[in-house]
Amino acid sequence: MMMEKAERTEAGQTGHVARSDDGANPIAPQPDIPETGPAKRRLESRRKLMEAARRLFVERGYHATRPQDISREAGVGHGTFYLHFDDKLDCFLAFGDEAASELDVIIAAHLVSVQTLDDAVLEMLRGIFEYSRKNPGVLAAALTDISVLSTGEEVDRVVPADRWSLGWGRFLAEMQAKGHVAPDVDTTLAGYLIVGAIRQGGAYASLNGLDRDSTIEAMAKLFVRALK
Amino acid sequence: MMMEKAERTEAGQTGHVARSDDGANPIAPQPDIPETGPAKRRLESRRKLMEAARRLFVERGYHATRPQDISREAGVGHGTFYLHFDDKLDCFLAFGDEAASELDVIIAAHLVSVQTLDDAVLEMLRGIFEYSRKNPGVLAAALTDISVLSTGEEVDRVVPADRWSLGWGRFLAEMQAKGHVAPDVDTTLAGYLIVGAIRQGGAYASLNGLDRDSTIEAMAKLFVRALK
DNA sequence: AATCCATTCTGACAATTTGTCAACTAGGGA
DNA sequence: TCCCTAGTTGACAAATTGTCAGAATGGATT
Repeated sequence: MMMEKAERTEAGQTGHVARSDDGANPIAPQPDIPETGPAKRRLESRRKLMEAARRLFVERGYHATRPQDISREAGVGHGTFYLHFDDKLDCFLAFGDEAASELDVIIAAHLVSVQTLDDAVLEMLRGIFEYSRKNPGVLAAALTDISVLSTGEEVDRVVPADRWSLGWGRFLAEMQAKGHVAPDVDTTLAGYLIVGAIRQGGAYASLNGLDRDSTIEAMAKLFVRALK
Repeated sequence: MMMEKAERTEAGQTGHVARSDDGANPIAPQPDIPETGPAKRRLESRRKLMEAARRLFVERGYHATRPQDISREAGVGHGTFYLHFDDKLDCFLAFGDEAASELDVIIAAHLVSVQTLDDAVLEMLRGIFEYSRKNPGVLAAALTDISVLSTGEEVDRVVPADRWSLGWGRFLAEMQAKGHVAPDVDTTLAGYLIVGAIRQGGAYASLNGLDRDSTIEAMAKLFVRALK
């Protein structure tokens, strides 16, 4: 058992949020996006699978989506699915990684030129809700707790929820260093708490049709108070 | 489709936390715990299944546990499982309900004669962590997000996470009425945020072997600050 | 105590889903 | 043109799920 899990394959290639060629680094020769040869075919199959998987996971949920459905929706053979993913869980995690990367971009954009803790928290929440509006269901799906899906072993794998939690933790630590967060706050723990709160609160808000802006404000107020 | 879902069967009968005959109501003739007849057999099968399911869900997780495993572990026929539960999800939810009831009892005990918000939050967290220590893995499993497990339809069913969130919300509303919680706090939303935070934070704490007491204190401090 | 009968249990079975693999295809390079 | 490697394919074996006709249990009736 515990059979190595092989290569977690060539880092994402998100497609959607692709670096928009902002001229910053004119040297880099598109590191690993082959435009030709068999590798190109492979990448195209993967992209088709990822898009189909995303559509189905969001639309039907993890369980009601079968690998064969994904293959059919992607227009590739059933066996191809297993050439790109170990199994359904691996595919789901890849989907989560993709969403995480997309959200990271949105949030980074929101954080540009923000100074106070109040603004920062507000902007991060706005970023999250904005992404959620543009990509209904994606965040909820991506934040799925891996332990539920796991077929036993593989305790490893950093899931989006952890990634985001640690991100919030680092951010709070910075804010703490600048004196914007009370010194007695355990910033790492707080990062986890906040992500948990956002997940649960976001689900509640969207299920009950709460007003987006007032929810954001209410959440921000609570977070900021807790941290100051 | 949407086939009625039949009777959500005879309310739990938790076994573990059974009402301890506190003499309060000497009349009630043990409402529905038949000590004889075929109904008794049925109840015993159900109890065996519930215990086996709990053991396996906690030990192996939802996915690695198959209905046939539960039946075997319970020592009943494979078909019996389907006489007591619609399917695996239904069984899992019954397990969650059971855990929820047990935790409710523990928390109620912790809240006896508590007056201030600080103490109340602290005691609730202590209750949760105490239960978690006595029943490793049960809470994490019970708090599992249903949307992941769902096979499509059935949006309804109140899951433990919602139940607890609403409970916290009611509790906070009471505290707010007494002036212990700031009047501008949306207590319902706060209830959800807190449960989400506890879930994520608890998982983080147990995974990283954080000290129980200091985690409780750190969490309580953040919650109280947010609410006041 | 023999019989009846409603309730519950059982496990073989059909239907569905998952993951594998030998054969096949595409297309760059000699 | 032919070769050769990387990639694809779908039929197939294995595993799992949910059903149902028949069997068993035990209290009630005669």
